[in-house]
Amino acid sequence: MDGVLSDALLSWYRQYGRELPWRSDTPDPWIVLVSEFLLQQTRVETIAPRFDDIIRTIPDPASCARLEDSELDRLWQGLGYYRRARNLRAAARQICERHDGRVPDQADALAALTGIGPYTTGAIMAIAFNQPVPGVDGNIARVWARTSGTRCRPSEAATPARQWLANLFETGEPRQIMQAVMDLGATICTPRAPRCDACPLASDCVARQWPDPTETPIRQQRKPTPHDAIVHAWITDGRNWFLEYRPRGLLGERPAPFCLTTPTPPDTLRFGHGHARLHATGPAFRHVFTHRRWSVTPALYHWKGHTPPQSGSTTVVTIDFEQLNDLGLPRAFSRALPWLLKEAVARD
DNA sequence: AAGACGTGGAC
DNA sequence: TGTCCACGTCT
Repeated sequence: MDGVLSDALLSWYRQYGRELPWRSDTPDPWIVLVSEFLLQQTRVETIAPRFDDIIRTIPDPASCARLEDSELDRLWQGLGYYRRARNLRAAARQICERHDGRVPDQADALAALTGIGPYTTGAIMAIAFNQPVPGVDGNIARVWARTSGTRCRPSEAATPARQWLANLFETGEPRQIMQAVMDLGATICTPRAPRCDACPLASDCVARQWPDPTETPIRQQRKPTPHDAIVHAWITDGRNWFLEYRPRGLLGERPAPFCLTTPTPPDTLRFGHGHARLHATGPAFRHVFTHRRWSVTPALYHWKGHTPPQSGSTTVVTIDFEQLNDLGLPRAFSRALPWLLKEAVARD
């Protein structure tokens, strides 16, 4: 019964499937693993142009395991969900320690690695090892919910979609089927404007008969996001930048400018043995996260003190003046850099 | 176990 | 302009 579905899907995939830098008929499991970490919550178009550079830097688990924080941050710069980068390095280290540096080909061993959950376990098993372990992401859940005509929330689709995918795997090659369903969800069965006319499964699709196939999956209502008016205080003495090591949390576990919870920059910041004087205020910008929004006023401060600033609550990091660009700062911070560096150099 | 966690492009 | 994508994993 699913054989017909599978034939239609695979013949569509042979013609319209995407050619992507991490895809191959004989894939390197490490490359598949890296691609799946990168693609968690992130669009193909964001990752594709960066992928070759990333693999050149971390061609195998051992090279990834060796990366220092700053190298890892540069590798992942601008890609978001920075926790994934730390997860990837942790997984690489576990692969070196537990599996002799080779990506394990067992689902339970994969699932035990940091950053690998049910979806990524299935994706790696199917794509890297051509094994029938079903992992369901948003694309697959949507294709199942619509073809089966089930009105439900995405979370309710996971289990039946997993069974559906498992049945599909029995009719052919898991790698081809997995990639085909993913591509169908990404390019045809899209969240808001599905191209049902071009869909190989249209004749077997229940939602296709509805007035509005996008009624499923049911979109979950988002709560209103908090709005913070803050100042990013960039402090320099002309030779160094003084950043704070941002604790775990939003854009955490990395150096960052001091974030002040005031809408406008104070003239003076006091730290223990000295103070920083406001030199210039930059163009304000807005940065939208998934769950909150910042209105940011960047500000340049000059440090007046014989020793670097000391802060009781956070660790102060001293960065060579020229090294700010090499820190791999997230977009929410790096957006101010063009203004900041122009202003800081003009200061002398 | 509900909420935290980035980004940029589509609409 | 603002909303949505975005279940993926961890805590």
